[in-house]
Amino acid sequence: MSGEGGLRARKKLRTRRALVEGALRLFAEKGYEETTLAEIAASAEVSTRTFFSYFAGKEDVIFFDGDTRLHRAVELIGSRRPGESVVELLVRAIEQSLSARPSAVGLDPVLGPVQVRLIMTVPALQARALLLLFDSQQQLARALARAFPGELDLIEASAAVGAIVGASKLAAMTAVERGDPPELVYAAVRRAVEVTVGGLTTLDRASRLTG
Amino acid sequence: MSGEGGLRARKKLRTRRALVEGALRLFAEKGYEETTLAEIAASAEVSTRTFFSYFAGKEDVIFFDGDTRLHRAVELIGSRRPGESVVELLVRAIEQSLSARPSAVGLDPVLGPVQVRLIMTVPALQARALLLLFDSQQQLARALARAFPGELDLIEASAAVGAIVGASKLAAMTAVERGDPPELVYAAVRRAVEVTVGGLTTLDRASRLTG
DNA sequence: TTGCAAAATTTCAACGACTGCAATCATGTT
DNA sequence: AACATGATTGCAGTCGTTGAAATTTTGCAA
Repeated sequence: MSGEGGLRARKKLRTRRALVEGALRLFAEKGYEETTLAEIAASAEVSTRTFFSYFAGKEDVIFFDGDTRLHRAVELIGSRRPGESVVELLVRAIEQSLSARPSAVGLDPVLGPVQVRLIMTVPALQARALLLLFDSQQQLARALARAFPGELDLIEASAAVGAIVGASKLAAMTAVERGDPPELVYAAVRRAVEVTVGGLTTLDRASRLTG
Repeated sequence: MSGEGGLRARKKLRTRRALVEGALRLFAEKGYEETTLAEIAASAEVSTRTFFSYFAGKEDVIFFDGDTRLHRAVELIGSRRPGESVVELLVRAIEQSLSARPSAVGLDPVLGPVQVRLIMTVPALQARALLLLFDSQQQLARALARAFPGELDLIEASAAVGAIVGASKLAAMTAVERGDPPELVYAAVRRAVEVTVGGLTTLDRASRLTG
């Protein structure tokens, strides 16, 4: 057992990274559907069969860093500060998720945007991402209810998490699809959080003042 | 040209229904993954190849009644009543969606619950459903922004739709997974709408009054 | 009624994702 | 140096999906 985990483990890690990087590169070059599993395996110099001992399927290569963000968010919710309110805690969680930039350690930084573009572009990946996000929300709701025992039931916690995440998600996607630069995307999320925290009625008041 | 649309069209409709019903029955009996496309096609007495001239893929049979609900919701948003507020309009849309029971005309009523159970159970179908819902939300947000020209920008409309749908979705799923009967599921959605409309701060106030 | 053009169905071949299994190879240990 | 264990591989096979060509069915007109 030398280094961290022995030669065996280190080799596995290297192969794994090679698979991810090779896949991302190929996807960027030729497109997701057009890239074959055999090509990905070849790019990492393993057999097609071996690919499946690293990932459950083609889609999974993209989500190699899947639950990193989630775990931190759940932990944050779990470590509620004394006297902290539901809103304060949720807002803190959202802010943390937004500021978490580095997706994976030791991965070519050029490949980060590729991953994002693929997830937003390829329907199969989009669907998978939404599923992962949904499961995350369920865990967050449970964590939130646990953080406010006797004050917040599971339904209310679900409503709170679903509202703030749902609003952020749709607002962000709208901004992105519109071609907004990153700053405006963040601004959109902040506005979404504002609306969710203050309630949809604030939109009505705004329209009355304007009209 | 007898009946509605001629013999040709009527036959196509019958085959389509046969495919949907046969598929749902088989899925209920043997499970989704375990059911083969060949079996589905055979149950409707067509060749496997022909299946694909009715549906784009195996998943699509389940979502045969896909955009019915959506279209009505978009129309409802589009026909804003004079003086109606954002909240009133959105709440009306949610209520309409909840009360829309009959999923498909002329389909064996036993198969409705089967469809729901499959969508909630099979990951691939769950993911697909979330994708469809996401696209729906984008359309709803556009419709909402259009209904309040000059008062509501696209980002705010997205935030509003995302919040109310996201809260309803997660609250409903939480209730369902907990085993709540339909009435309690509706109650959960109503509570979610309430929280979203009033704002998440109402949860803080509640906790302060209680604690 | 017959005949023809368009539309629908079928057959066939092929590709890619994925899985089980048995054989082989590498690694870490005694 | 030999062994046990785990990783990798090749192979055969299933299933979803697609393209193309051949065949059948239907709608319509003469």
